[in-house]
Amino acid sequence: MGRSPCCDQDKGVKKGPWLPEEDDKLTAYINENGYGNWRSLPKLAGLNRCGKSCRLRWMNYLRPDIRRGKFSDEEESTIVRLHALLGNKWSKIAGHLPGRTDNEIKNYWNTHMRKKLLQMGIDPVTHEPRTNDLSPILDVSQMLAAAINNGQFGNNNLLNNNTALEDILKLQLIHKMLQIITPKAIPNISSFKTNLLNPKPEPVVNSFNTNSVNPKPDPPAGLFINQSGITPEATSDFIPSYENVWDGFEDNQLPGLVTVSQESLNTAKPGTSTTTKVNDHIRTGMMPCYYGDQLLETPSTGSVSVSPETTSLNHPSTAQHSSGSDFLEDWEKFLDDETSDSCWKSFLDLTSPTSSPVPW
DNA sequence: AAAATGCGCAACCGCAGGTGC
DNA sequence: AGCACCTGCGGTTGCGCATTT
Repeated sequence: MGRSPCCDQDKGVKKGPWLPEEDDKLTAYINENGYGNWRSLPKLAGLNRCGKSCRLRWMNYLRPDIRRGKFSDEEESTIVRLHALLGNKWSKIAGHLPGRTDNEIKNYWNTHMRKKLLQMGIDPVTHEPRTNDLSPILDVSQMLAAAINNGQFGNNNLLNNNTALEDILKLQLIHKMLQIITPKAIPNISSFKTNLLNPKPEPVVNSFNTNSVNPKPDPPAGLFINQSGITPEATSDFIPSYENVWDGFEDNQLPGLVTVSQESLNTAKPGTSTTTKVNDHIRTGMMPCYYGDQLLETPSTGSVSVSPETTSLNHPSTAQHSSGSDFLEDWEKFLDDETSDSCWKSFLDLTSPTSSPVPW
């Protein structure tokens, strides 16, 4: 049954990389006679190769209309679009890219574009945001978002409420951790309400333009500040644009967390958090604070240090960490911290189904 | 400087669909 | 209808080079 592989009967045929002389022979033969019967071609061309190998060499390398070199942004976006549409139909995709071979596109996909998509948090197979089946984590994140959007964090006078702010900071830390694990699966706190009013296109297939091979990820979460205090939600008056939110951040840079001095927390008074005041009280690390659509701090200073028991939130003057990579060190310290157990316990208590749905 | 590791790419392999006898 | 053959496709492998340890 079936047929034997074409090369089985061609005993002793050469395999492996082609020599320049072989290329010359094949090219000369095809230029003169064209190609048609690949099986008989090697003998006629004087090559000790199987027909399949000759075809492959011609189609993928020797053809005069082959276009070599780096893929352009336009080609990349075409590939992604077509891949989302057609899947691994490399020859069909190649049909839309003159001069590119299916093999070249396949290789390029597997070595470059897959990685890019993964880094962007997009599943290269489904072209959907990756979830890694972390629905429980998503649930936690969405609970947080829901609580924030429902105004459960207080009525715009959080500076007066150390516990609530502490909770926010803890949860933002956790939120950031989750975002690092699954950057696309975990939505940003600041985007929940703004998305409804100012929808942002998904950075997937359809919006994959020449710049979107490495599009800016969702803007980092932040605290929104208005005249009456800090609010974790952006009201219609204070909707930062997507671009504005992102400005000042390097690609792939991890957003940091708010750093607040204990003194600031103690001295803050309701209704006094003007821009200047806020700057005194809240220093942002890489996490932006907004006054309206204005970014109050550039993401260049600050640290991640949320000690759950002491609430000793570092002042920027003593901050030691500022980069995204340091975040992991801080995370590690946080996890090592002997007080962490109680923090996690309280966090789990907060999020367990049996606990009060809105504990803060 | 040498070994280990990672990466990119050309080439190979097996299978499936199409076609002709 | 069944078989053999050819071609094309997609997955995988292996080599050579570059980078890291």
